[in-house]
Amino acid sequence: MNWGNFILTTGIQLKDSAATARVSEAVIEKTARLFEAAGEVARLRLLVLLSQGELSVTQIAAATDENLSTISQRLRVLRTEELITSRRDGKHIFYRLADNHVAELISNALNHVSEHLLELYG
Amino acid sequence: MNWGNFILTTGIQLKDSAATARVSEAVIEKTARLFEAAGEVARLRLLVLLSQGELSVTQIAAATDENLSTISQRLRVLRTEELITSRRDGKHIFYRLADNHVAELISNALNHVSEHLLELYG
DNA sequence: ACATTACTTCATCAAACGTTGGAATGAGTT
DNA sequence: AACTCATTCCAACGTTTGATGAAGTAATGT
Repeated sequence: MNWGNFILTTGIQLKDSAATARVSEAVIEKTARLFEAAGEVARLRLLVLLSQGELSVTQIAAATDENLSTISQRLRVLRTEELITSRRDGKHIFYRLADNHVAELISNALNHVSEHLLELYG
Repeated sequence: MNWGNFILTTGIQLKDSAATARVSEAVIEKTARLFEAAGEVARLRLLVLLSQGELSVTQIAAATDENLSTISQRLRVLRTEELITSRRDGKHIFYRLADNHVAELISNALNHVSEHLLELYG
């Protein structure tokens, strides 16, 4: 695999299923921002909500009983990190998860935590 | 909306092969804290470093050229969210990723971002 | 027992973050 | 064009977070 401009200076390596690949600083930084964006209860709740299907800001506001402005700000953070995308349909802008990778990532994390909690309180 | 009994219907299969699973508020909160803990460059770098194998605090300090106290604080955050575990061996305390789930979660996220960056610049 | 190594915790402070209301913008409708 | 309705931007505020050095703890060495 050609890592182009993203060759690490730190020598940190990641176990890949087949080969061992280098993890570039750029990848780490972007991944950290992705985690950070998903790392707030309100935003993660939003992601979980959107994992069901697309919704407009108004619908989200109705569903969550929160300030429209607040929701918009959260959506902006998630959109900036490319966790969600939007499309306009008439007056409304509909948001949804960016792709299946994102959906799986969230699903995996939730499952991991669920299992962990079940072990403790099951 | 009743978040406590929120039903996730993503079409993504959650662990027990059911197409629909409940995502409790507790799970979302813990998952958010997990993401948050991993959502800082320095801490994620630490996780990536530890994905290679266990290291003592001194070894980490040597590898990263950072304040011992700073590293200890970062490790505490990661330990609190159960992303890493530690064991003492004589004078040294060795840290490593908590389990394979954690390793996979990080690996998946890094791979996802890598692919995304390659699409843009590769 | 005392010193030393290897960490961890504490206290402080600046920087970053999330929420909020109101103003501003954008997109469709009449 | 004027008028909505939907959404985003802005500025202010309070809260949280991370880095730092100093003090504290635990295990080993002399």
